[in-house]
Amino acid sequence: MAIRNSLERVIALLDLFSEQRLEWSPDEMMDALGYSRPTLYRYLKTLKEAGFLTSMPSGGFTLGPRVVEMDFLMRSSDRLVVHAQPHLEKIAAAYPGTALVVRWYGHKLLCVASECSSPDLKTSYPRGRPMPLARGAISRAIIAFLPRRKLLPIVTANLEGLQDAGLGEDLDAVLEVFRQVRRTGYAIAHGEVTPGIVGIAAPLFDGGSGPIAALCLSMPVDEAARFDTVEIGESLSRSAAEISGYLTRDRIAGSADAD
Amino acid sequence: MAIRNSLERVIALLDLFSEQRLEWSPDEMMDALGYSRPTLYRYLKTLKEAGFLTSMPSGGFTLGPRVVEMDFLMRSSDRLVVHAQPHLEKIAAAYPGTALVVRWYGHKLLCVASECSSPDLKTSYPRGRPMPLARGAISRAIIAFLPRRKLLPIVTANLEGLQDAGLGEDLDAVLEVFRQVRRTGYAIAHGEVTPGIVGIAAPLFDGGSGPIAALCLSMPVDEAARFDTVEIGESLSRSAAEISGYLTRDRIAGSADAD
DNA sequence: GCATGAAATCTCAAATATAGAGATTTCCGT
DNA sequence: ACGGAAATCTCTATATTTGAGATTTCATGC
Repeated sequence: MAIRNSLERVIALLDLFSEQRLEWSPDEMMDALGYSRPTLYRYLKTLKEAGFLTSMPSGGFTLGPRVVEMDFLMRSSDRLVVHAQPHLEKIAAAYPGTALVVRWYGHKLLCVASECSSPDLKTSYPRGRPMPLARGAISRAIIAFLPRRKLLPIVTANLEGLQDAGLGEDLDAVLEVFRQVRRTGYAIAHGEVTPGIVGIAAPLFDGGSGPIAALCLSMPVDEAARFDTVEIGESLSRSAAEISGYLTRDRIAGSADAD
Repeated sequence: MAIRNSLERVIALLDLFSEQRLEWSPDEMMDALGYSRPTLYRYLKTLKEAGFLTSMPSGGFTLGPRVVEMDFLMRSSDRLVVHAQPHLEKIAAAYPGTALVVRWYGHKLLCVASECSSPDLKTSYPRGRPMPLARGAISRAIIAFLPRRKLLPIVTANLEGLQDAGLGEDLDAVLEVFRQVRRTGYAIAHGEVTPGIVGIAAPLFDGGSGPIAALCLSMPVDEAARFDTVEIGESLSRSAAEISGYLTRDRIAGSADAD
């Protein structure tokens, strides 16, 4: 845990608020983190004033309105989300399942927009749901299109996970799979992330050196059987290319630097 | 601006990321805030590691994945959102417009869930959109049901705004409007927030001393003309009462403190 | 209305972590 | 491999943070 400066200690305080526990009383926090009472209250006061935390009538604390607002801010001005939205709707209307956009954050994959064909599939992939790095069509669609210098380190670092996913026995076999994805333009995975779910994904570019996200359709196997996956894959690729086109144009227009 | 401690300085850094500007280069931040280069980079490094910021390929910074995840966390475990969702869908299916839940954060009203009848109304009130405190049916539905000791200070503090909204000439007239809302159980506003839009709202309770949110239907005037607003208001009140019932039960089950 | 206990805040000195100038290293494109 | 910009490191003076304990505020019951 090493030595932590005051900012890190404040962040550790925010780290407490997790799926396991979203409400903490001051005394519980003191216990969990070992901060003295005045210190803790000082932190809490500032975080509360900034809106990152709110106090509940019961006396406990939870995450506050600032988080919601910041996410709104990101959502409404994320060109990726804005441009992808109509395509998500189109795809979800055409095929039974969930259409989603997943952003690549270096060491994390995160769903940033999604649209469902029917309400019963609704909860599967909402915005904010993290995705596994080493498994599934999404991850493969992104990794496969990275420039060589970035691809190799990532593949070797996650080799075990990739092998477990059944991509191949050794490094060469795995690399061949990625080459294959690069040729077809999209990736397919059968039940790698969620059993019984097929994922098909195409990479999204913004003019930089590698993909920044993936456009994905996720559908139950039995539904998928009724469709031609090649047709779906090509449809996704077309949508992805169109979105990428917008992003690239925006980027060039926005600031003059190439990458 | 007064004297600011280091935590406040870090938060000031996050404050930079607003609707006006979501991408900042380090030099721009130094300019804007007057921090020295090592200090700024120290802050950035920590915030980036925690996921609150990400660096873009262009070298600038934006809000990071942590924000999206935290919002997801709040959304998926907010009992208010979870319990209200089916009612939102029902209401949006029954009447043309947007059904929404707005939480009261003491000095802020924030939409936390919404559902639209048709996609053309889609962008009007998404999660995260702040609402005005002094205007509209939502604000009135909440304020009217506050306990006396909280109601008076809020009304007097916002008296001007309330008068501007046409609620009444003096304090007594305004208070009478609130009394009226309390009797009917819901509030109606014609174009107070957005011209041409009618809002109808009922308060939501969690067993504490005042409302914590409001359930609202927002519809274009011409659409609204085709319906009986009293019927809508009563429908909203019924839904609100049901949701409030769930919340109150949860709260009592969850922790033993009354309020 | 006042007493009671708990929760939050304040005081202040000691100690410690922070800030920043300048040197140094890393990174990236050529 | 080179050059320029971007990011990090070193190190000390200084300002800030910390926490024990006293104090105030608040909420509740009586």
